[in-house]
Amino acid sequence: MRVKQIADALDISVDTVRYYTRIGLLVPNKSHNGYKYYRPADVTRLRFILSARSLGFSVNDIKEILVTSSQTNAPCPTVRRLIEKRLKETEQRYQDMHELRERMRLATSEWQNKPDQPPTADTICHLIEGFTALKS
Amino acid sequence: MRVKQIADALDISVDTVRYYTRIGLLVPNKSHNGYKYYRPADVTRLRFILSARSLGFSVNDIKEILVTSSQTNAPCPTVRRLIEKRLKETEQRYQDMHELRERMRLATSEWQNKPDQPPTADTICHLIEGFTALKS
DNA sequence: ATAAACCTGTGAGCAGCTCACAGGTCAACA
DNA sequence: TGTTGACCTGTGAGCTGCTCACAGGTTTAT
Repeated sequence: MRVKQIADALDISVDTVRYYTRIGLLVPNKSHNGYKYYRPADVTRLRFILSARSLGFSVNDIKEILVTSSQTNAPCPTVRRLIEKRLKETEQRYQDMHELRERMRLATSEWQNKPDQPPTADTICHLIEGFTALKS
Repeated sequence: MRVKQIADALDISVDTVRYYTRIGLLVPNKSHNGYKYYRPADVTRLRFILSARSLGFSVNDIKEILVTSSQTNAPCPTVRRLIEKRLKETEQRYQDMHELRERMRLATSEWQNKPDQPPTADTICHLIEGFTALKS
């Protein structure tokens, strides 16, 4: 299969396939004309990559898992260790996003009662600076 | 003030100040030796930038707000328009993060009862592939 | 033969910083 | 005056995970 075929088969863009290939997650054959040819094993591998991505693993995690899996026997300990780490990060970012969302909501709600004002010598936008001053 | 002084004053890294300077959000004076010197107005400006960042504005948004503020009178309409857009994006990302977190939690919980297994011909990690197969 | 449609790989670009690095500045001391 | 050393500087590159632009190759229809 050439890049477009494998991309269509798994419903992703050719650029994504090329990216994974470029960083070494996929290793297709090269033909005489320079085109890259993907075999069934590469489809399995790509499917695995997509599954792992959807579980929050980074491409470097995936690279590590693939290496482990090809060297030793079971990549599972690595997988368990990595997802624990990524889950913690995700919880943190989720929390951060929550706080950001609250701040943004509060700001827009407060700004509804405030008029537009031109900037002054020490204020660029009284909405933004006023809101921050209020909260800190 | 030189870069380290303004960075320390606002409790951010010199690299961040330099980054904002590089992209044109800050425009310090240049002295004979090539060093950049920041004036009080730059401190106001940087404080504004940090406030806006903490409300979810992108650096490009901020650039737009600063330009508007220096040309016309009130940047407020721009600010109101932009935060609405960013808030929508934030809600979406928050939602995505929520779903990712749920998936990750579910996976780790399910994996507790499953043993490690070596890879097979068409499976790289039965934990990951098994979980995805289950959910799709 | 040739024109158009489609496909290819490579290089660069995006956000928002962060890091590495070679060299400049300046106070303290010999 | 010289010099060591701490600290500071700007610039260029690197990070993640793609996405886009582009010049050129391939294939198909006429």
